[in-house]
Amino acid sequence: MAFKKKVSLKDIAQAVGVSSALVSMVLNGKAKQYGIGEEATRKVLAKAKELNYQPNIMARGLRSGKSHLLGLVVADISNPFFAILAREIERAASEKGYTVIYGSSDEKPEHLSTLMNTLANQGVDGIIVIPCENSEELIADLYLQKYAMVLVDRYFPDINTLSVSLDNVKACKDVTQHLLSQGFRKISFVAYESKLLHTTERIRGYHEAMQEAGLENNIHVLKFPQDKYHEMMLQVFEENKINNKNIEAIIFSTNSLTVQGLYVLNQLKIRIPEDVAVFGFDGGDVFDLYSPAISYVRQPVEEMGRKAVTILIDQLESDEPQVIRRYKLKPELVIAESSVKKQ
Amino acid sequence: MAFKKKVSLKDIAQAVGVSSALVSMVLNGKAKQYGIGEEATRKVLAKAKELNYQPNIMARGLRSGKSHLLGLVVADISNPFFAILAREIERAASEKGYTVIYGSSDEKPEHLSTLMNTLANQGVDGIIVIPCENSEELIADLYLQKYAMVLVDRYFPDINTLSVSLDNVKACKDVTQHLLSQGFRKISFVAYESKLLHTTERIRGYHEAMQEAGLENNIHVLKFPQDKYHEMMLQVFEENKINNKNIEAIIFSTNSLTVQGLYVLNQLKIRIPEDVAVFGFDGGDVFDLYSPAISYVRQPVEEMGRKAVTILIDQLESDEPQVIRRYKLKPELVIAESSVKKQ
DNA sequence: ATTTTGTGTTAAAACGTTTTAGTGTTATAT
DNA sequence: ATATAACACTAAAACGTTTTAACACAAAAT
Repeated sequence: MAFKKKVSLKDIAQAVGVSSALVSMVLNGKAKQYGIGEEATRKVLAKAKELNYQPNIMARGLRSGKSHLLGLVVADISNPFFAILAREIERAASEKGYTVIYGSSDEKPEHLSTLMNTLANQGVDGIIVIPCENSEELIADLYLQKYAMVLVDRYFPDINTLSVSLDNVKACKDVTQHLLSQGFRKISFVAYESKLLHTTERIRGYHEAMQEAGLENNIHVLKFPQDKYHEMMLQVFEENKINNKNIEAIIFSTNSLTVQGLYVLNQLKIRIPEDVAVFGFDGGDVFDLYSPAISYVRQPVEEMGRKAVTILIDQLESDEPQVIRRYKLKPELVIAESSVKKQ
Repeated sequence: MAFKKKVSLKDIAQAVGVSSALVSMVLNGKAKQYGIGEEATRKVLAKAKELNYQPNIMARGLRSGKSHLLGLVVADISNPFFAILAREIERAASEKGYTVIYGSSDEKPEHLSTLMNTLANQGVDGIIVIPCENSEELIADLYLQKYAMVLVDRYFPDINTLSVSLDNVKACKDVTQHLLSQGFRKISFVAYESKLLHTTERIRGYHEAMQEAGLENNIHVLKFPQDKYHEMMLQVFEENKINNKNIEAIIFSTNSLTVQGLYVLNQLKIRIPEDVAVFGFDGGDVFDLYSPAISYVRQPVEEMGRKAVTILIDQLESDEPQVIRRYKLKPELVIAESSVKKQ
């Protein structure tokens, strides 16, 4: 419980009457490895506890070149998906003796870049990134410089990094098939206008399912820009005459799109699921409390966070060059009223 | 853009042909203060830029005893109020050259304690805490040890710390008066069973307004424990026969209580505002998207975060003992349909 | 001509840790 | 008796920074 560190190895050494080297060895659990006597070991341990010794992280870091700090760059912390992800990452790291420092990029590559710099300056040992659009070059740079890094939620196919993400193709294929099984045929897919792989994969899942059902003519993908998607969505949904059944069901491919979509449908007084069925992403209180409750794809956030931390630290602490792997986690569909056909 | 620091003062010194002391002085902008020649200054600056020098934070920290790290302990990062607060704090700190490391206490004092220890071990210069129930002793301890600290959202009246919080009395008084002005008389107040001052202050605001309106007999405060408030709320609301107008309006005094309250009212098929009017706290998408939209107290989150950082850093960097102040920020009522009487 | 003052620079120490190479002692093997 | 091994420990260096005291060397003052 101390911010100003007082007790040092030397203090203990003097109190016990040994060298600080010995104290260091004992306190690092290397007593037998270095063949330290039992007596000395006991005394040092006791004194350390008595004086409530806390190692000075700076000195240790300076000496070892390691900070035991992990950087985390999240896209948008006010999105519950990322908030929970951040919490899990913090927990998992803490269990392994690492501390997390983080920042929000707000999906802006310039912010991302600034943040990475800040984190680098703070001497983080490795970094967990939710990359944003147009950050491929930045990430590739770091990759070339061999920095320990793991991408979460999204990744770049051309950069050979560690990554953990959802099986996005399967997720959206499953969703589409669920809607098809409910009897919906005119299913629209709403995505961000983005080259990020997780977007294209999600679209692909939808495509595949539609094609397999022989409905390639019904494929209808709506792409909205990241900035002013609310207005555009409003306009598009109005034009599409949802009430005339030009669209029977909508899949929103991210959490924020779903929430905005609900705002818009609300505003246009379009009823769910009578006028249009809705399937969303990532859950949250809004989904459960909305009338009707909204179906959604649940990502294994906890697992995602823990996995990211584990493989990053493995890489940091193993000597052999790690095998680069892309982990794909399984989605789960939470079915509520919004996607079930009323007859 | 480097995690492994390579270029050191010595490298620059050698390249230019001066001592590393001189380089340090120049790079810290103390050239004239130490009377360094123009020529040398120019060359050093140029070389530093050329080699992309980044100071080693550990070495600097070891030498100075300062880390430029701020600790942040948030109650629950998945609550949007705290998520946004965390983001603002991170931003404000970063602008001032500080980095934030954080953790969630989940409202558990043991977690809080562990986290504080971790942060202390990381050598943070100061700490921003959203204290939780039963953490008074812990906080008092730190206060006695004169650690730089600021409490946010909540504070303890008996501990003389810096703090930033909402003017909770006014907030709830305003809410109550708004409901009274709508013609509601049987107004219930829902709070956590908590000794935390922000709870008692919120209750006090409600009390004052009711008393001033001559309705002390209608005062009805419901307190729920932090853990299983959902079930209890369900039970209580059922018993209170809301449909018989035993309760005309409900004030929920936190964000999580509001959200849970909506779940419960939903479950009991109680209509808002026909059966009962509702006023919530802190906002969020749920509030806007619920039918009807929920009125709520908006806290100036951004201001709260920035203020906390500012006064903490002021304290860290000023030599004179800081004047301890408790900052109280003004609430704002966002009125939607849920609290407006239908006639 | 010598002391003083000023200017520009550096050597050295310090922060607290970890590790390597080495020291002195005692026990065992030759 | 001497070389060798095993044991228990320490001295010292290194990590990169900042700051203090000191040092040359010139110019100005005596």
